[in-house]
Amino acid sequence: MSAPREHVERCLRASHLFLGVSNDTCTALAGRAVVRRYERGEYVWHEGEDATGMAVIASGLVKIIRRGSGAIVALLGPHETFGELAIVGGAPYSADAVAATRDVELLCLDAQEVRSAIETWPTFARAIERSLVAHGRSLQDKIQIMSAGSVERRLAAALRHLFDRFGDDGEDGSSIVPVKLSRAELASLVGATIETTIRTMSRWHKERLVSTQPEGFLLHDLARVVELSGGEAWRS
Amino acid sequence: MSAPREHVERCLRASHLFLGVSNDTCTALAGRAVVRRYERGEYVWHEGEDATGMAVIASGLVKIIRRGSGAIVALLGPHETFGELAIVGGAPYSADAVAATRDVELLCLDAQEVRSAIETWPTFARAIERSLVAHGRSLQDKIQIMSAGSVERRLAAALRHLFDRFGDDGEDGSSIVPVKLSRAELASLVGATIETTIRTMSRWHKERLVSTQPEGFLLHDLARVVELSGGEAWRS
DNA sequence: GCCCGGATATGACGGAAGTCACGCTGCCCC
DNA sequence: GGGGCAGCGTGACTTCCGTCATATCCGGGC
Repeated sequence: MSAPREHVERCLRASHLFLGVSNDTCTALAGRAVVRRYERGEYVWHEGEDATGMAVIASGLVKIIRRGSGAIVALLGPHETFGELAIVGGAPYSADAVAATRDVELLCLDAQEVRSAIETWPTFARAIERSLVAHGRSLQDKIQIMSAGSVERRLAAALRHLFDRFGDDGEDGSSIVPVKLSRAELASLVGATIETTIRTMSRWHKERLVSTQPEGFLLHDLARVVELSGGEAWRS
Repeated sequence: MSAPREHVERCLRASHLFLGVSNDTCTALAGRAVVRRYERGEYVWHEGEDATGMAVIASGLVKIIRRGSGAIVALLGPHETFGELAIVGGAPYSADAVAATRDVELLCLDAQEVRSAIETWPTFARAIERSLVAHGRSLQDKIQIMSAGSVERRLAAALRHLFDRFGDDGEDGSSIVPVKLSRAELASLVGATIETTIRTMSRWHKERLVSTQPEGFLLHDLARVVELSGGEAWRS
């Protein structure tokens, strides 16, 4: 009984949302959090449903997908949150949320409890505000990718962006992006067809620029990817 | 002396931000607000500058532009706000803000005062949260437009979106979009070149679908525009 | 072993759209 | 009035990229 509780509280405290939130507030919310697990492809919720809760990602990746266009609006990882926009806005979920990896573990907070926590604890309100800002930034990143120009530039921008968020430095100067995405997912991330995405990726593979690995991508020349994405004008 | 003060307070109370904010909070912030006027094309601020304030639009339109790509991220009108993302996030402005019409009147609130107002008055904090949510929605709309497919679909989606936000019904079943945008602005709104934008618009003009007027656009057949934009899947 | 479905790849083809080039119209300003 | 100038519009050409079709590989199930 108590071990999972402690696990929940540890994950909550580690999340971006709860940075700066007072300890007892953390404990109180952790006491009401529900742990849910998903396998790759399972839906956390659907666009249009009433917003019954929000989630903190304990492990795994979650993709936010706009129904209709099928566009991946955002890709979120551990310590990040989603669903607060619908809760604070008092509207139905504005997009689907789908598990993007195996073993996705979410800490789910009830909408009403979040709302009353916002009213009750100012530090939590500040935290929700910060996470709303983070979502705004993430959406701007997506727009940045979509506005990069040709498919090649958009794809390079997407890889660059994935590296910025989740990347790690490899040993021989290469850059590791530990995010396993299918070609189809890459395609809907950049707003292109699967075929063009495949063609570009396989050309880059021949040019020894990127390689696809079981657990993600390997960028052999990050500088070149940055250059292809349209230069330095990323976030300044 | 007192007439402009009353004007400021009236505009603030009418804004989306201050819905539900208590009267004395309104009055207090109105007392510190600075009125600024801009002509079409003037910059309110530039991307990368330190966030010294946010603004409530009293009249006119403001466009938010991402430097580098030149993409119009959002187009905002009276009663809407901008800049709170940078203030709450404690980061520099993430995009340029430019007056998009003549006679733009802004009520500018100082960053530090906004931050302390958030700490002091819970109703104001709720209001800022709502406006952050509104910005998220607006960014999702932009993504929706960019993901609509061909330039024709994106352009139709953009006009449909402009009508949803600013539109008015004309007398003979036509739809008025009282937003004067140049072809270049339309182009950067949908992420296409000026030439293809012009070509599409002038084809639609020949087909009597839309016409460009001194004060905006006239959609003679909104249903057709909706259809061209990719059907009903707009916000559900 | 077999078949099957899904993901990845590649080719062919045509239409969409970017690029470059050139007029045209207003409009402001000298 | 004339000369720049910005915004519109059009044409010709080329490239990009979406569409359709097919082939391969691989893992799972029987």
